[in-house]
Amino acid sequence: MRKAVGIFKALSDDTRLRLIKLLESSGEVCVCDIMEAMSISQTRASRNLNILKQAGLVVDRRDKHWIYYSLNKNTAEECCGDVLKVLVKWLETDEEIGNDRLRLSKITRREQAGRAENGIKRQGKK
Amino acid sequence: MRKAVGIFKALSDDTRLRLIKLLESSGEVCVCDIMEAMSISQTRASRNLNILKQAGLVVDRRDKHWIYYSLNKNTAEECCGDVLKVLVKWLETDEEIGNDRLRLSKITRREQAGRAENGIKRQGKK
DNA sequence: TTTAACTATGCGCATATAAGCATATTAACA
DNA sequence: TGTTAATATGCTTATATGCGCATAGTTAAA
Repeated sequence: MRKAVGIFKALSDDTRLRLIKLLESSGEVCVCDIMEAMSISQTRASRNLNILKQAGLVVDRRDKHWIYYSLNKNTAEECCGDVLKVLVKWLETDEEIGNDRLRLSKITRREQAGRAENGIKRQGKK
Repeated sequence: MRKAVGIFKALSDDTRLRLIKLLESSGEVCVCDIMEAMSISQTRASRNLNILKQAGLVVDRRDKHWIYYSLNKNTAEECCGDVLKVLVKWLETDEEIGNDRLRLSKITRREQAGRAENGIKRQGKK
C-alpha cells in the first residue's frame, strides 16, 4: 500500500503529469530541453523529475553533461506500467501537454541544425 | 489534466486507499461501520469519504440515519473506472486492508444478529 | 587547471493537507 | 417537541509540499 500511495502522490501534480506525458511522447529528453519545452525553472524540473524517479516511474542516464530522463519501461515494475497506461489514455487530448511537445520538437530540430549558427549560447550536443 | 490531478490527489493517502478497497470488497457501507472496521475517528472517515466523493470515485446515498457509501460504478466516468481497476489489482494482497474487511464482516454479522441483544448502545438498523 | 554548461540540493517561505475538538445538521423516535 | 443517533463542518494546529534563490557537484572544453 505504501508504494501505491507513493505512486499516486508522485502523479498528483500537474507539472509531473506534464513531464510524464512529454517523456511518453518524446522518449529520452535531457533536463535543459525539458525546462525549455515546458517553460519551467531548472529547480522545478530537477525536483519533480527526482520525485518521479523515486516513485519508480522514470529512469535517468547520464551522457556527458546531460542527464536524459525517460519513462521506466521495466516490466518488472508492473504496477507503474498499469498506471502509466491509464494516464497516457487520459491525457491524450490535453492541450497544454500538446504545446509542451510542440515546443520540444522545435528545440530538437534547432539542435540538429546546430546551435552555434543560431547564436544559442549553451553547448550543442555533439 | 486538472481532473486527472484531482483523482491522483484523492488516491494519494493511505486512509483513502483503505476506504476504496473496503468499499470495493464490501459494497455499500455506512460511515459508522467504516469507522469501526478501520478503527478511525468519525471526522477522519467523513472527511476522507468526502474527498473521494468530490473526485468522483465514490457515491453516497442516505437511508434514514445512515449515509451509505459505495464505489462509483457509473461507467460514464470512464477514467475513474480505469484507475480503480488498477488500484484494486495492486491492493489485492494488502494485509491491513484484509484486516479492515475482516472486522467489517464481523460488524455486519453482529448487526444482523441484532444489536440490542448484544448490549450495543447505538441503534441497530431495522 | 581554470572555466563554463548542466544538473542537483540546502535553506527558507508560502501554501496545502490531515485530523482532532467542538458544534451544527439531519432524521427518527419517545 | 425534545432527545438521540449518525454524519458533516468550522476552527485550529502540526506536518507536508512546491519552488525560488543561492550554491555545490560533475563533466568537458579551453
